[in-house]
Amino acid sequence: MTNSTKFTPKKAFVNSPASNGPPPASSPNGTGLPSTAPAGPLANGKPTPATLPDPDKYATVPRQHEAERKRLPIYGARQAILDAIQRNASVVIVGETGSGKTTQIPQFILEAGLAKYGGIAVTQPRRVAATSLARRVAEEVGTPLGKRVGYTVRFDDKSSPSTKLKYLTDGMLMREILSDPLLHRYNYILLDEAHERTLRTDILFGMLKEIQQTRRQMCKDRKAQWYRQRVSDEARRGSGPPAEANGTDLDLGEHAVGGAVSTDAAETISAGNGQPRFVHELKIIIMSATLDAERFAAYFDHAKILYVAGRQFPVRVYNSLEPQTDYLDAAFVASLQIHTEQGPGDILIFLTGQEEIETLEKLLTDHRALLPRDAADILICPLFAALPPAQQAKVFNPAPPNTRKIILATNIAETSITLPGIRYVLDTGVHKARGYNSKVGIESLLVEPISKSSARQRTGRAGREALGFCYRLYTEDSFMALEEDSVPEILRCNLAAAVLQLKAAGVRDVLRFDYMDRPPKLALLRALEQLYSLAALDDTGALTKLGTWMAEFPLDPCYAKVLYESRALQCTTEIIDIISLLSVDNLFVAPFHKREEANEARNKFISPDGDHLTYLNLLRAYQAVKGDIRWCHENYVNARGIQHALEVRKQLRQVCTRVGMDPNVSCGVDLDRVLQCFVTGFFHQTALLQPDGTYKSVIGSQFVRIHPASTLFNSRREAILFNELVFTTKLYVRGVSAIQANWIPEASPNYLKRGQPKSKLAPSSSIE
DNA sequence: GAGCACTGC
Repeated sequence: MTNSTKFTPKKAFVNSPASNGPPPASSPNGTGLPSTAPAGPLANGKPTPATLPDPDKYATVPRQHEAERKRLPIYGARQAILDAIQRNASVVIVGETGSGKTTQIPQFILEAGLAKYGGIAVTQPRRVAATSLARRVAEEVGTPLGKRVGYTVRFDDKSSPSTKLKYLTDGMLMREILSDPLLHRYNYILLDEAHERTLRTDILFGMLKEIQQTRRQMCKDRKAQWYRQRVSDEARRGSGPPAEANGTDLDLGEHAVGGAVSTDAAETISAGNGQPRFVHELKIIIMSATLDAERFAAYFDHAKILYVAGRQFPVRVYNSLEPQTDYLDAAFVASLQIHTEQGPGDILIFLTGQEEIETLEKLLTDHRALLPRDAADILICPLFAALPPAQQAKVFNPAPPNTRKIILATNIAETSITLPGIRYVLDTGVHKARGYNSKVGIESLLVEPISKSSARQRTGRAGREALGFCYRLYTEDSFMALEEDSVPEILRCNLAAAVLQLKAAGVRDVLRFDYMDRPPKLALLRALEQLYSLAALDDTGALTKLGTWMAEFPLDPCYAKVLYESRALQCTTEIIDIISLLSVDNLFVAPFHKREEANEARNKFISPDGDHLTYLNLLRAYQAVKGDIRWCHENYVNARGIQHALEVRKQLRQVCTRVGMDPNVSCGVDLDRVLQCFVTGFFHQTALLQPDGTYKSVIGSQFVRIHPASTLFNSRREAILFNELVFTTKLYVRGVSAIQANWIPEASPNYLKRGQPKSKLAPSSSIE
């Protein structure tokens, strides 16, 4: 791919024109973005000197970090933000990293006493963000974590009845909607990182918009009801209509009922239990890091938009002068050029995956010896999700003296992990992206160009601590040709799980649901069809009892169906164990230089019947040594992964017990039943061996290959089932087990005989 | 012969 002559650094870069060069002074983010954001910490509507209820009277110890808080760019905009929030049902706040919007805005609301009728929820796409933000804010507020400020993420709940401000994952808020459909416990919901457009934030957009409308209507109805009651009371007493609401005007405005009702809340006439209950409007605050706020604002009924300056240093952007035919080679040359010619500061290189990272790691390691004797040394740090945690942690260690760190990372460094000390970013302009073709039901994982907003996000990674430099390994024309934003996840994934969630939350017509970006009709129909074939929906499209049962579990519908059938097949213990392990991406670790040993270790657990029973063997072996970490190390088992699987297992067992299903029913050594059980959820993901030794999928008649990481790679069995069908370099099936061909029609007679589901599929056993 | 990143009562 390269040779040592290319070590001579070529001048690949030039300071590009103003649009990409050093940003104008008015650009608050330093990334050279168009300066649509007005100058100053915040500008949009002047601050109004409204009198506010007394500040945080609940603090139990003196507030911490007060001086720090006041230095945050957002602090000066406090009053204007509060003003906008009070006057608008929905507000969009655009603020770059470092503006403090996520930690401060909820505190402003708390301190101002605005969350009168319920709590404040702040959603995050990632667990670590939710927990660390809550920890930080609890410290600033000066109360123990889990009291006034807390968090809720899967497996970990640090909240209590006294929690007023709660950070939670977006998935967790979705689950809360299932038990509290109008989210009455919240007065304010802040959706953070909205620009990431994860599947869950997008679904939440629609759900929250509906909840907001419903609550607003309820509020109006309650007020009207209250007024009518007053009128009839007064009439009975023989006096005129209530003085504060003469004529037909039913809007009670600021007139309080018992001193507690304002424009955005109304007391219920009767709350059944005699306790006064308040219906209050839901305030929605969308927080985004990109300047594309108009779309969010338009979606949320012309929400007010506020811009907040970030605390980001300027970053000089350089584009490649000519297109690079080999971005990996270009990254190699450019990184050495920076190392030999530029001042101190670590280099972050964005690549697409493990293989590229390991290739470049080897190239750089080989050339390290050729560095001039007087030059600084380099330390190469790979960073990707599948990397064992101990090695991942190395990127946070400061480099030894006179050494420059070169971090080779995937997308993980774009949003999930923030690295200190980066002054130089090398952007290849590509990433690996998941896709889904709903026509043929095939997932894909392919290298694609990134979007402009992604490129800006990568650029920003160079300016967190000082003036930075970003080298884009593509021309300025190529940059201009990139899509403005990445395709939202909802447009490129299987929607079965999301549709099941929507149905469970009471959305009857998922085709007409108010999506910010509406998925193609075909994708929604395919999801409905899949749920119907699993008997989660009846032939009117309504949720069946089984469907309701399935939605209780934090599982994809196929797995929930398998779990359900395990009762009839008496193998619930085994199914829970296997499903838990399947939720771990990299159960076996394979360090770069120890592939052979790792494979050998895995062979100890292999079941001839495939991956599912191999996983079961692994768990049994792990339990036999009582979860010894050393054992994990010796056997190349991802200890953290298996720990996670055990938490999933515990949770699944709890939910099972809650819904009246015994998790301890085991099939003993009759493991055929386990695989039969899997077929009940995966009959549409099966393939039959062909005379020429290839496999052809039962649905769609696609030629598929068994993935090399599967234990059944290179083996020939009559029929197989698979959990995933992914196109990468070839069309691969992953998570594969051998089955008997006659199990397939048995598992779903109606579906497969007719090719398309036409009649209602009854669950194979009943639910009480 | 190969694995972007997240998440869930």
